[in-house]
Amino acid sequence: MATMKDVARLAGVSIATVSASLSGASFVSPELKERVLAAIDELGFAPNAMASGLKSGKSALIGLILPDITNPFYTQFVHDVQRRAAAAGRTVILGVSDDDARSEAKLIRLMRSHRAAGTIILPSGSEGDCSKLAGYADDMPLVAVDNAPTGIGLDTVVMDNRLAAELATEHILSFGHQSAAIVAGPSHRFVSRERHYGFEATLERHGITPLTEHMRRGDFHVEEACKVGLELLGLANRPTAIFVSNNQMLIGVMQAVAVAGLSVPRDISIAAIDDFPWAVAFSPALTTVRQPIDAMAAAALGFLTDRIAGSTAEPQRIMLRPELVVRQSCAPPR
Amino acid sequence: MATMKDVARLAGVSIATVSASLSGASFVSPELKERVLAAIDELGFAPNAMASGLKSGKSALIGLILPDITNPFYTQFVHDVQRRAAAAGRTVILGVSDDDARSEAKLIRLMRSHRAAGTIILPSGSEGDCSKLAGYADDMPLVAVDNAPTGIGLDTVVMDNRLAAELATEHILSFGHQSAAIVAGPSHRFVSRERHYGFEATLERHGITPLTEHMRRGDFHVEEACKVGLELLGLANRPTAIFVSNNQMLIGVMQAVAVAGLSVPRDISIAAIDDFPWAVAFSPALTTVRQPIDAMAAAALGFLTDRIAGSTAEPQRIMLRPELVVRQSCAPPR
DNA sequence: TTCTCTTGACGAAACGTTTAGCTAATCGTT
DNA sequence: AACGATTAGCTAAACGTTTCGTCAAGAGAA
Repeated sequence: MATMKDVARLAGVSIATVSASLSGASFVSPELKERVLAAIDELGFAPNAMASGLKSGKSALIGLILPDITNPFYTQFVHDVQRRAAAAGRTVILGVSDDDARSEAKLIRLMRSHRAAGTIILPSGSEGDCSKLAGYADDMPLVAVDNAPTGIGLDTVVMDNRLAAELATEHILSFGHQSAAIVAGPSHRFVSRERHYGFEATLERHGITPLTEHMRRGDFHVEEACKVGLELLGLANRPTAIFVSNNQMLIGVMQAVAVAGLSVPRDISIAAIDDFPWAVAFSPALTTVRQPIDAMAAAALGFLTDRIAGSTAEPQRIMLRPELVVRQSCAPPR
Repeated sequence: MATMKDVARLAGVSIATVSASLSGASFVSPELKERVLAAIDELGFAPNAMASGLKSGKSALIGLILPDITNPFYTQFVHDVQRRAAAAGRTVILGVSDDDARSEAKLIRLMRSHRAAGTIILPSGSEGDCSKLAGYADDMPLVAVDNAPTGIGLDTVVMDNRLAAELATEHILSFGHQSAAIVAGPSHRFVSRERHYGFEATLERHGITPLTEHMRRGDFHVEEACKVGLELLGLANRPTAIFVSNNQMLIGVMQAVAVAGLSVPRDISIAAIDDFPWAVAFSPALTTVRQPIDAMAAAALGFLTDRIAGSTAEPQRIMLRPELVVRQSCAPPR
């Protein structure tokens, strides 16, 4: 592949001039610049980012580490981060942790190896796992998003998960339900504990003590939630409403509803955290709590930009507000 | 950040020995190797991929260029490519073209700049656009997937789109529908023309001449398909079945069905190309044609691996078979 | 005229690796 | 004992950029 040397020879200038023409760092006469550009075009020259990164110590790469791209919440986050990064002339490199805290450590090291200018991680682990993250990053800027507890020594961006659960639960109760069931997420995760807390606190505020058989736990994935949903729907004292803690488990619960031959919201009301494109395609369309995904992406990249620019401020935390998207999956109990 | 020099000093060996310990290229005594590893661990050393790539001329980066990550078909493709790439010690770097052929050219150049070992592109353009792609790639291996016409001078991986449309259409007709409507994709795209062709050919084989007002075209996106779906459902001679050409448009059509207050499959049967996780959560669950996404990812990476290894064979094409996933969204007409 | 400044371009060192070529030590043959 | 082979490790030269310091030519001042 053509190098600056080739370009320089063809344009009859020095390598330094080619570099200057491209970077615009120092002045080059219009005449020479034109010759250089013509040579670049003719040779199809593309500057070697490895060489330039090595010499300059700067990198256009942004690492993005998350548990699983196929979850629409993560998908949308990747989309937003990539769009904003590209607009800033940066390129996203992907690491998938598969919900495994140990591979997160490896992936951070991988990003370090590629000399990513900074990395955004969506941790999958417990608080203990998360607090080790900063140590792996060494001097690479690292910001934790979504499942990020406080006090882990990193800039963090989170949604107000308690509020999100409250919004959904209040909405359910506003239809006059005497109580509600929950399909919660794994208890070691910060986000699911927060959502669980928000749910319970809301019931409590309404003077409701939920039945223990209505408090179920999933693993944030489809199959388990479907099983749990079936159990819930098969109960003698079947709940009249269910709060589901994330989108994957909502798939499972909706599948359970279909299998049980029940109708939403006639037989059962449903509200979940995580909005997603398909929610409008259901009949009735599904009521969800929308996470401010793009704002989270923007905040994360903002932190990264500051750190890349050299900020040594104390780690900060941004908490963003969710938004209830009312559709038709909740109604008064029969 | 620590370099090999630091490691070498701490371990009391030369840089070359550190390099050898890591690469395993030449023999290093167990004793020294251990000292080196200990030093690496102590310093948290992560080898500089830019330096190593520059010197060796090899890269662990794989470029992946696609129109839009949020479409579940692409999402799953990213997932599968990334998983297989990671298993092979490679890292995926992302380029999103936003359905714009001009930005595809830029993104290919970007991947060249990063010295990606090879790049997979899912072109969004017309045949004319696609045939220019090979020129942009210069000497970087490039394979085109999905919307890839023949004869563009690149290794290509496609699904048999005609067959996919046939499968769905035959399934619809097997319930005794007299005809069917189609919501087709944009006509400049190879894939949508193929699907359209498969649909029409199947009707023809059954001696059916479709009504022109039942032949609609969307743009592979939600809103337009919803509008088109509403038109179709509002027709005096409303179709009894609709074939939808991709998953995004299926969202739109399902939304239209919900708005129109119709019931699937009682009032209307629906089958679409592209399976997706939510299909099972609908009641009734949606019948779709599944693309062999993981096999496509494997084939694309296979081509890339061969080219990276230096193969100069003629460009090849692999066409994979789709699979009909029968669920409950099709039934006999009323 | 001579000196200093400015301007536009260049030469060369350095970034952190890989790797070819070398050296010194060890070993088995003869 | 002397020889080449083999082995374990080292030295140093790249890779393709960026960037600092240099330089020649011309302008302005003394």
